[in-house]
Amino acid sequence: MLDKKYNAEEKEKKWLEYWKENKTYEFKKNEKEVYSIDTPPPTVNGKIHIGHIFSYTQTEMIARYKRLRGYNIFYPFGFDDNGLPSERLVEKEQGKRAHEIGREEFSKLCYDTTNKYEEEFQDLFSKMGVSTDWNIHYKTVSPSTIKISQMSFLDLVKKGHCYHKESPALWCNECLTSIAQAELETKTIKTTFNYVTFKTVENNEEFIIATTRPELLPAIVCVFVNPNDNEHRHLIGKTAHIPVINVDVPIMADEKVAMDKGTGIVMCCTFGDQTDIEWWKKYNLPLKYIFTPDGKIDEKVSIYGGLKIKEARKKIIEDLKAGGYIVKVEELEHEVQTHERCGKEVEYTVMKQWFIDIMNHKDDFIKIGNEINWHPSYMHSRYDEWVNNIAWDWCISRQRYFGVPFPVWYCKECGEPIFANKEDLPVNPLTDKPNCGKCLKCGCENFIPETDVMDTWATSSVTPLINMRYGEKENYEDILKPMSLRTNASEIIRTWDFYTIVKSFYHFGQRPWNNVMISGFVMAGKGEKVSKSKSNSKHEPIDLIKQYSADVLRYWAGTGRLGTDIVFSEETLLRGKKLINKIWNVAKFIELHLNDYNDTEFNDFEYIDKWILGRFQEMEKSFLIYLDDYEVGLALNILEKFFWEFCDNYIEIAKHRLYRPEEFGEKARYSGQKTIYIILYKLLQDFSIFFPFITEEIFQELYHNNKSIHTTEIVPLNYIFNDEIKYGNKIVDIISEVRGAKTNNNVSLKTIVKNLSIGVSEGLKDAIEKSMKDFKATLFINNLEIKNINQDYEVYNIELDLEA
RNA sequence: GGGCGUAUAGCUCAGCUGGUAGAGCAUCUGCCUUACAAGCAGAGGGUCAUAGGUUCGAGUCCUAUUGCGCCCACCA
Repeated sequence: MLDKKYNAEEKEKKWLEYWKENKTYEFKKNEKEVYSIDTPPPTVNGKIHIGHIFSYTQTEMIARYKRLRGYNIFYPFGFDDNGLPSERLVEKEQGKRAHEIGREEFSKLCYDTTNKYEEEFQDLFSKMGVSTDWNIHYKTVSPSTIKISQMSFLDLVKKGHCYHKESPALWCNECLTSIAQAELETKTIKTTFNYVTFKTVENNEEFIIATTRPELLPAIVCVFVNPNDNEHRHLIGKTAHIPVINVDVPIMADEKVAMDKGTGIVMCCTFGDQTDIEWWKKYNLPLKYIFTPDGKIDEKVSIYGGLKIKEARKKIIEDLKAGGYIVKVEELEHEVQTHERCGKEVEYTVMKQWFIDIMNHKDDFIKIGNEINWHPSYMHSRYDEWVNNIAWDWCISRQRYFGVPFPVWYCKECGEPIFANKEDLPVNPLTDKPNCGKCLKCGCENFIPETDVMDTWATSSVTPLINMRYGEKENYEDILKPMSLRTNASEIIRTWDFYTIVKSFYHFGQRPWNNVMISGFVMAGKGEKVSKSKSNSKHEPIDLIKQYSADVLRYWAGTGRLGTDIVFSEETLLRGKKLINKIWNVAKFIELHLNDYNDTEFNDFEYIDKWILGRFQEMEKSFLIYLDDYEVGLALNILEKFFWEFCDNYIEIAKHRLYRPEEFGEKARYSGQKTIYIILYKLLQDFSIFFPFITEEIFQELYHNNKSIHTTEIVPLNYIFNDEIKYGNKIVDIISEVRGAKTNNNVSLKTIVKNLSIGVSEGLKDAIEKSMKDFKATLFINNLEIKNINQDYEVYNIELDLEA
C-alpha cells in the first residue's frame, strides 16, 4: 500500500541505498548498444551551486532516457582537481602562497583538500539522483589519469604536433604562470591615456604618441605610422628619440596602424599587446623584455628597475610631466585582458614553453565540428567563430605545482629534451630519472627535470581518453570511439569542447563524440548570472533538496529550453512540488482500483478509454521526438500537460464506472482498470526520467516488487484511435461547459442536471451515444436531449436541480 | 565594434513547418466531490520589446532599432 502522504526525504534515502545495493546503474559490457556520455568533471574548488545542478541534471535526464530506450549506458562522473583552481583553493584555506609552503607539502595539501571536496560533491550529486556508475568515476589528477595525459603528450610530440619553443606567451604575474588564450577574460577598467611628446633625431621634429602604458617606454623597439597617413607619413624612415629613457628607435610603416586611434602614431614594445608580438615577428625586431615574472620592472632597467609595474607607470608619468613631455592626460575606460582565475591583468613573457599546434590545422577542426550534431544547432556557429578567430598555438605548460608533470628532462649539457618511455608512465621528472641514462645527442649523464606542469585544459581535454582507458590492455576503445554525447554550458565551447576535438583529431583523426548538448545558464535575476565567483547564489542545493526533495529540484532543472538561460525561481519549485504530490495522489487512486486487477489480453475498450489512450499515444510521440533532440524541458512540458488532463478529465469521467460495476457492468470497469494500468505504467516510465525517486516507489509498490523502473524499456503504444481523440476532446469541452454553469451558479459539481439539451454533429452524436453512461454520470444528468446540427456542438439549455 | 542567442499576462515560462494568444504562480468567485484543500470548477488580466516589410492572413518569416545574456576583438 502506498502511504497516505509521500515522505520524500525518507523515500529518496531508501531508493539511493537500493540502487547502490542492486547496482542499478552499473556499467557492464553486454550485447546492448552503448550510449556513452562525456560529462564535465566539475572543478573541485569549493561549492556546487545551483547552476551546476541545472546543467548536470539535464544531462542526467538524457542518460535516464537512453537507458529506458534500451541502451547500455556508459556514464562516468569525473572531478577536475587539476591545476590552478585547486592551488588557489588550498592557498586560500591555508592563508599562504604555494611557494611559502614548498612544492612537496603543497602538492600533498592539494590532494587532501580535493579529496575532501570530492566526497562532498559525490554525496550531493548522488542525492540529486545522478545515475552514474561511481565505480568508473575519475579524477584529473590520479596516477592513471596522469599516465593518460602524459601518454597523450608523448603521442603528440611523436606526431610533431607538440613543440618546445622560446616564444611570447601570456603571463599572469599574480599566479606566476603562463596561461592560454582561452583563460583570458576581458574586463573594463578606468585608466589614463597619456599623450607623450617624442622627437625625431634627424630634425628635432616633435610628434605625439598616446599610450595607456607609459611604463613600457623602456621596452619600445620601434615606432609605427600608417603608410597611408598623410599627416605623419613623412616620419617614416626617421629615428625617434624616446623621452626620459633617452634611447633612439626607428620609425617604420605598417598598415595595421589605426590612424584614428590616439594620435595615429604607435609605439611597439616587447610586449604590450598581441600586435606588438605580430610586428616583432614580422619585422624581426629586437627584444627588450623589461618585466620580471612577479610583475616588476627588471633590475637592469635604469631608474625604474625594481618597481612594480603600476608604480613604474606612476613614476614615469611624473618624470615625463617634470620634463614637460606630457601634453595631455585623458581619463579612459577600456577593456583589458585579465586572467579568469584571478582577475589580474595579464602580461606577456618570453620563455620556453610547450605548445600544441593549432594554427596549422584550423581547417581540420572546422571539419570535425561539421561532423558533430550540436544541440541546439546554433551552438555550432559559436564553435566555428572561435576556431576561425583563434590566433595562437595552445600553450600547455604552466609554471605551477599541482598538476600533471611533463614526462621530460633536459640534458644539462646540450639542453636536448629527453622523453620518458611509454612503459614507465606515469613519471614525475622531479623524483624519477630517465631510463636511457644518458643524453642521446651528446652522451651527457646529467639531466634537468622539467618543473612545469600541464595546463588544466590539457588534462581535461583527454576525458574521452580517460573514459576509454587509453593505452590500457583492458580498454573501451572499441565502444567509445567516438562517444555518443558531450554536454556542457556554452562558455566552455571554446575551451573544453575545442581542446577535446583537437586532441581527438591528433590522436585518432576523428571526432570525439557524435553529439554535443549545450545547456544555458542560471540567472539569479534578470541579467544576473549565478556563479561561485560572484557568490549571489542564495540557494544552496543541499538546502533545497532538504526543503523540496531532489525530485522537485530536478523538476526545476528540467524546465526550460536547451541552451537558453533560466532564472532561478521558487515558484517553479512549488509547481514541481504540486506535480509530484498529484502523481502520488493519482497513484493512490489507481492502486485502490487495481486491487482485484489481473492483466489479461483485452482490446474492447470503452470510448472514453480509447480517447485517453489515444491522447497519451499522441503526446508520447512528441515526447520521444523532443528527447531524441535532447530537449528535456519541452518533453517534460507536454508530459505534464497530458498528466493534468488525465487527472482532471479522464479520471473524473471514469471514476464512476470504476466505483460502481453493478451499475456500469464488470466489463466497463475492467476497461477502465486496464486503461489506468497501462497509462500509469507509461506515465511512471516517462516521469522516471525527471523524478527517479517517487516513480520508483510507486512502480515497485504497484507493478513490480524488487525490479527497478529504471531497468524497464519504453515501448510506444500503437493504437489507431483518431476518431476517439477528435470526438473525445469535444465531449470534454461540453463537460467543461456544463461544469462551468454549475460553478457560475455557486453550486457543487455534484448538483443534478435535471435536463440538458444540446445540439451536436453526426460524428459527435455517435461518440456521445457510445459513451452515454460515462457522460451522464460525470455530469449527474437525469435527462439528456440531443439534436443534430451542422456545427460541432451547441449547448441550448442546462436545467440544474438547485433545490437539493 | 563583431558573432550567437533572447525579449509573449504582475511573476516564471510554453507556443513545431505562419491561420482567431497558452500553463503554473499571484489576484478574484465558488465548491469538503468515496485519490488529492499542497485539491477541484471557474473569472479577470496580453496592441506577443519598438518601427517598417512580405502575405488574403505574422509571437511565428524578412529588415532595422533597443534591452538583456554568452563568447570574441590590436589593451597603441
